[in-house]
This record gives sequence, C-alpha cells and structure tokens, in this order.
Amino acid sequence: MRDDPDPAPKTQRGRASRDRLVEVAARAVVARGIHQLRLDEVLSAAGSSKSQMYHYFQDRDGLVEAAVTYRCAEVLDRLAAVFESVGSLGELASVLTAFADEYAEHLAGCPIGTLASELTSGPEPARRVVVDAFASWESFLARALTRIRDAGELRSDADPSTLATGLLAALEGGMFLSQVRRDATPLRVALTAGLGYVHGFRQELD
Amino acid sequence: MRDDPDPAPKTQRGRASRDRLVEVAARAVVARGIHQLRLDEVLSAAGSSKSQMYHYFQDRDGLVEAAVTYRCAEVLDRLAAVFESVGSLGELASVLTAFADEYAEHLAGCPIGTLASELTSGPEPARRVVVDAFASWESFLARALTRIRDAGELRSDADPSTLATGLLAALEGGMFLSQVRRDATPLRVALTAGLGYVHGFRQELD
DNA sequence: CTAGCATTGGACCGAATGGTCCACTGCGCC
DNA sequence: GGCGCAGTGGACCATTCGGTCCAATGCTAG
Repeated sequence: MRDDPDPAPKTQRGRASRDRLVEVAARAVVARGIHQLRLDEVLSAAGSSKSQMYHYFQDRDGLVEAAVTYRCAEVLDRLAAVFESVGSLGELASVLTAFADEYAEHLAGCPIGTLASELTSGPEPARRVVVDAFASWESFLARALTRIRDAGELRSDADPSTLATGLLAALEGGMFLSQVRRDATPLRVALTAGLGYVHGFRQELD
Repeated sequence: MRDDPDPAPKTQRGRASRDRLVEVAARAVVARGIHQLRLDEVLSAAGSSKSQMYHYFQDRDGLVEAAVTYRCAEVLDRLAAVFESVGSLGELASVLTAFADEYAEHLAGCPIGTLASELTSGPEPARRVVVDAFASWESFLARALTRIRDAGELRSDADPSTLATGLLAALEGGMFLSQVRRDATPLRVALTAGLGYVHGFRQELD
C-alpha cells in the first residue's frame, strides 16, 4: 500500500502556494505535454521555488499527478454539464455536432486522450487518474443513452454502456485522426458513423 | 527547400552499417517510444558508435525519421497484404475480426498511431511520414471498399473514401481505448460499430 | 517575547545525454 | 606502396534538469 506521502499544506498560505503550483503545472502540461514539463519553468511561472515543490510533492511525478488530476477534473466538469442536458437522440446529435465544431477550432487532440497516451508507459498513479477520467466520460454518455432509451427512443435491448463505448471510440478515433491530419473531416465522419451506430438501435415506430 | 543533407553510404560496408543502425533504432522506437530513444543505447546495441551515426545523419531527429520511415514501411507492408485480399463484406468482417484478435494479445496501441501521437509536436519531416502512412492505410481500406462496392454489395452512392475514414477512426479509437483500459472490449465494440456503419450502405437485394 | 513548525529562497550537485573532434583503419586506385 | 576518402572508435564537452540542502523567514500559541 504505497500511500500518498505528499503532505497537505497546513496553513492558508501553504494551501495557496500549492494550489498555484498545481494550476500552473496543469497549464504547462496542456500547453507542452507531460514529458515536456520542466520544473524550473513551472516554478518560475508560479513564482515558486524548488523547496516549495519538494515540500508538497515527493518528486516530479507527484506534481504531474496533481496537475493531471486537476486538468481531468476541469475537463470532466465541462463534459458532465454538456451531456447531462441530453435526453433525446436529437439532443445527442446536436451536442456532438457542437462538440465537433468546437474541436475543429484547435484540432489539438482530446484533452484527456492526449494525457492518456503520454502516460501509457508513465507512472501508474497518474495513469489511473486518466483511466478513471475516461470511465467517467463514458458513464456520462451511458447515462444520457439510458435516458434516451427510457424515453422510448431506443429499443429496450440496446445496452447503453456498450453504445457509450462505441460512441466514445468513434469520438477518440475521430479526434485523433483529425489532429494528425489537421483537418476536422475525420471527426465529423466518425461522429456520423457513431451516431449511425446508435440509431441502429432506434425504437421503430409503428 | 531544406533538402535532406544526410549523406548516403558510398560503400557496401557503409550501407550495411547504416541499415543496421536504422533497424536497431526502429526496434528501440517500437519498444520504448520515440522520446525514450537513447542514442548511446541504440549505438551500443547496433555495435556502432557516435561517429557513425553523425556520419550518416544530421542529428538525432534524422535517425528518428529514418527509423520511423522503416517501421511504417514494415507495418504498411503487412496491412497492404491483409486488406488486398478483401473483396466482400464477409471478408472485410473476418479480416477485421482477426485484426482485433491479434491486437488483443498485446494491447500495445496502434503501431502507427503511437508514433503519430509522439510526433504531433515533433520534427515536421518525421511527422509527415506518419501522416502519409495513415493515408496509405486508409487507401487500402478505400480500395477494398471500392471492390466491395463494385461487386455489388454496397450501394453506388457509398463513398469508399468516407467509409474508409469512418472505419479507420473506429479502429483507432477502439485500439486506443483498449490500450488505455487494458481490455480488448472497446476495440471489438468499435469494430462492430464501424462495420455497422459500412453495412448501412449495403445494397438491398430485392 | 520566543519557541517551534510551516514555508520559502536559491545555491549547489551529479547523472544523463546529445553532440563535437580527432586520430586511426580499411581499401581501391594509380 | 602510398594517396585519399569512406568508415570507425571513443574520449571529451556542454548543457539541461531533477533533486538535495541549509539557512532564512513568517506565524502562532503560550
């Protein structure tokens, strides 16, 4: 049981310092990626110093983990809000289309996926954080699909979890290919395919 | 026009040395990833030395590019052979299922996708190599789909290129999620979804 | 006021690693 | 048989960067 020996701040001042450090590190991770995160850089940007960092974190990996956690929470908040509003197939389609439109403006890769691929051979604790983040995202989709099914738009034999997995795979694959190709088309096509997959389980009216 | 100033070997001996270097580097890239490739390590594994490397390559990036090119060619050879044999929807499904079965044994990420994501912010020449590799892969799929369409299994309004993009996105997303989750399920689900997408364009018999 | 702990600054260290350099070797050619 | 270039060995250099350390500085309770 390797418990987290990272000591929590014990004063307001300490809390503020630590928070600022994590936030700056998270921005750096987003901007340049995990393995390009430089301690000196983060510390100077945060107006902090080595001793502060090693006071609150075991080592670099500890800071990275905190930054990844922070960033994932940020992204998940947003995703939760977006998908919680979905209660019909039409809403699902429009939300996903809006998602693609927004993505088309930067084509920077999935905010969670990028972290995940940088952590595949990385420190296990941080890796687990992104694995959980994906699970959360998938659950948002699954819950939306459950609502859609319960509203009678999907057949009762449609499994929301499986549909969510398929939809998420389409999104990830689409975002990834769009990033590589620097062109939003793959994401849009993948989205169409993914929605088509879900529509295959639509409840036929008769 | 930054031409490639990397000098070609001028003797058999030189050619052999350079080839060996590239091959060893390619293996190292596959095993540990691009940014974990260590010159000293590759050189000793290849029984080579710094002077040889810098004799044939401008710098580390030059070797990486050669290794990536080598590796992509290797993978594409295999993919070409596999998909060239596809001439019907049934064959497409069985080839993709076999693909998933094989992937399930390592879950190590798409051999090209992994390189691509490591190169998104990397040196442009190497990046272009993987972009082209993806384009080739997609064209293998598109050609198979064209044959399937021409054989009358897909409607004439089905666009093989678009279908190929959708299918590739499903594959990439599926492989990626399976790698992250360390579980083959997402790839299998994504494959089902992707094939369903293609089947949506099936020519109806009547 | 002062002991004591949290917090902080920043000099310093050492390993890792890409890149440079020069001397040496092999070999084909005249 | 020695000139000259391709090829080679490997010591050496410079830098980057994570991590260590200790002295200095708030702060707060008694």
